[in-house]
Amino acid sequence: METEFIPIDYGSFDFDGKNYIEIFGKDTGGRRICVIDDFEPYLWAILKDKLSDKEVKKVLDYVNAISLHEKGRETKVEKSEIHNKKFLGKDVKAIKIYATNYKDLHSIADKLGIPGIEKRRGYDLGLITSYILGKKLYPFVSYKISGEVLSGSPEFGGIDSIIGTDFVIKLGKKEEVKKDGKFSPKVLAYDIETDSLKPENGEILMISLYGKGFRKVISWKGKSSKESYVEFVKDEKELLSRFAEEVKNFSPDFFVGYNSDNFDMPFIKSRAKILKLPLPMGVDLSEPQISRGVSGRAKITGITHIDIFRFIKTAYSQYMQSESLSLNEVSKEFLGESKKDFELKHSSKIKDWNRYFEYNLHDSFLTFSLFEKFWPDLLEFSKIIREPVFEISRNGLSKQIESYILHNLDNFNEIPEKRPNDSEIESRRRSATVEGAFVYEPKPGLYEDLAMFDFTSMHTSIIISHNISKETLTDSNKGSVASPEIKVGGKERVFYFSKKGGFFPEMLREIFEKRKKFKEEYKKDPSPITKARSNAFKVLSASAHGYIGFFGARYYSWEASSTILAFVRKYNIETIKKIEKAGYEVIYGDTDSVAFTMGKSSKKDIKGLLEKLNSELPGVMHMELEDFFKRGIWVTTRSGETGAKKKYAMIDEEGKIKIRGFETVRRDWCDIARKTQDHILKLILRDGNEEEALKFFLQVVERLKSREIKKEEIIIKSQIKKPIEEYKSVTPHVVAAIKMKERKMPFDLFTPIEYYIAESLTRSKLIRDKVKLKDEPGDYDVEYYLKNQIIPSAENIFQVFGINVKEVADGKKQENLKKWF
DNA sequence: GGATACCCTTTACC
DNA sequence: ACGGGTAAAGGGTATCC
Repeated sequence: METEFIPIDYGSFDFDGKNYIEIFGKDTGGRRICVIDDFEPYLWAILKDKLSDKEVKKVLDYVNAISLHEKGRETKVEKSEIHNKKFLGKDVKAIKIYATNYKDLHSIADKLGIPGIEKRRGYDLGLITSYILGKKLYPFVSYKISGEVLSGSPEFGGIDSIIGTDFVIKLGKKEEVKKDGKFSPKVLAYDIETDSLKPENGEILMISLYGKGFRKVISWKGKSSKESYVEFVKDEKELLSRFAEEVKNFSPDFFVGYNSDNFDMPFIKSRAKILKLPLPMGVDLSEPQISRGVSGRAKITGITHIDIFRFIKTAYSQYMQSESLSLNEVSKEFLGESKKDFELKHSSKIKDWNRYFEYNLHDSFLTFSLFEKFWPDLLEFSKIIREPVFEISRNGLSKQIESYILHNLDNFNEIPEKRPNDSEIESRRRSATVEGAFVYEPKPGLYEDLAMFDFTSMHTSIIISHNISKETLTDSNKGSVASPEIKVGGKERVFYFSKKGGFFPEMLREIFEKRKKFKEEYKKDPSPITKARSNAFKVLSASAHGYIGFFGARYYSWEASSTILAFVRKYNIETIKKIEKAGYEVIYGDTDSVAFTMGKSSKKDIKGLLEKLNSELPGVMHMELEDFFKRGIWVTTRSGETGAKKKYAMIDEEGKIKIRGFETVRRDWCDIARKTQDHILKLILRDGNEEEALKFFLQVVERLKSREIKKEEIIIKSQIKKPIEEYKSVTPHVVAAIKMKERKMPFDLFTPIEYYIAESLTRSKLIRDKVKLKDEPGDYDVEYYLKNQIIPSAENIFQVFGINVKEVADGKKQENLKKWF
């Protein structure tokens, strides 16, 4: 049989002691196909320098004779080849050693500790990554494939009769089809509603499913309701088996949940186990697998299970406006749509089941829509990084860039570096921390007519321009770039990086160039796909420095990371000096930016200055004009002695306000303090009118004193970030969390803790003794909100104008007030 | 018993 | 383990006299 085939998901199985890969995908007719391919696992033995031919022969003879009998498997070295390769940029001779079974690569590597062999590499890549690397059968690339259709065949123990795809094909030949194959995935989203957050304490009440032309809620509750999309079953057990059947019948390419790796799928699995119900959801009738780890991963063979929450979290949360990553907030931001209004209660207290069903279905609809929204991004990431979407949707940024590197090493003839082992990770973590960026101490005040410059992709452009990486680090000061001086154990040191070679900076340059190219392409032809492509390269490019300094990275380097940061400090400080030398007053700078007052200069002058500064930068380094600003305000710290860093507000010429670090943007301050400060900043920046701002502030103080502030505006929100018992200090938010637990409220790590400080009869001075939960009745403590919320939010701003709001709010110094009214 | 330095904790910036 | 150093700030706690 011959057909066109697009790989989507990858799995593996063992037969007769050998590994086989099953690739699930589709042909042009939309038929689901499972392609089975064999796999030749291998590793590298890098030979010691300058071995004689005789010595090499001796090593080869030793290697070829290796055979193992382990875990009921027999494995041996199937064949070996000598190659001229590179390792960390140096020329090496290496033996490519093929083994019978991937799982034995480690054991074979253990046997290679002999004198002629310098290093062992390539045995820790992951089975699927290793397969894709070796056979170059990439996800979402179109292939013309031919092979034998297995139908009732005894091959692989009759596997085709178990696998429920339209065809099972044993791969013969494959050939890439050069075209941008259109592929629209079949998607099914799901969501469960339960009586508890823990499967041992509560049942699943309903499960909703949403796909194109398909919507369904399966439930065993509220049977009197009549909704056409609701299917009633007799109990939870039947609910689960109907759910598994419906998913199988729909046969989605992607089965999508929101936080489903850590909630829905483990919950479903646990309940099925408690009810002793098998859940053969995989195309091979296997059960969903949940891998252990800090964050579990739920996998179903042949159906790619995606937890879209995880992808949004890693790839997008840094660019998001919303204050939490809840389905509601994320949907509002990306879809412009909210969850249905419904107050979640224990099932015994539910009256309107119809609304609950509707709510549940809508959550699946939102999850479905979020997948559609991010599908171009998942697709582009997968095509660029060359890893399956299952991985792409869950991996952190460091893992993504590492995967990109691994799949591109062949272009440099490089042997992959190994993953650090536990002791290596431990020692990296113990090693001195890398000194970070420089922050300029601002001079507090209100300033007019400012300009701000910033470096584009500063860390990345430094790596490329100075050729900094693990493999370019050298002892020689000839033909190399010296780092600025770096403090190591109290002494100043300089590191050298060779000017030539270095696959990492070179690879990064390609990413950097492609980022530019695809950004242009997007501007010319804006579409979700061009946007996603441009964004994928942006994310990869921006993650490079974080990767080098990440202790789990294969290409980690303390020296490289320190050098990059030292250059970051150097260039920022130099820029500040140059701008001052040109006659401008620098107000602020953080890492890669500098803000300064324009004085009497024109915009043209400023752009001229920028051009001059750029002409003096090396390589691909570049600065751009962030914007011109009409006004900007910087304040002192609370102690009042120095200018506060990372805290400022500016207004541009269109009246758009940029607020950084102020309480306004901090989620752990109550709304009334945040809104009051926000408005004060607006009045001051827009019109430069601090009198109006003060009037407004006093109005809020009055409203507060006469208890006119609404309850929701005084709620303080905070998160619990570790198990309650581990807290050494008992803060208000910890007390609130304990209260929630006592009341058996749904509560987990990262659930927002919402409380307020109430008037109380206790004589305690501790704030935690006045904590009440959001729904507890009570009056707010006027003094607390005045002294600890409203006044602090305004104090340092008015101080810039010589106004002491503490005294004003207390009603003291009336005579001074007359000056303002 | 009160002042204060210090520690713990959360969140933001880049 | 999945980015991490720099920074602000509140609130509790230890320590001093």
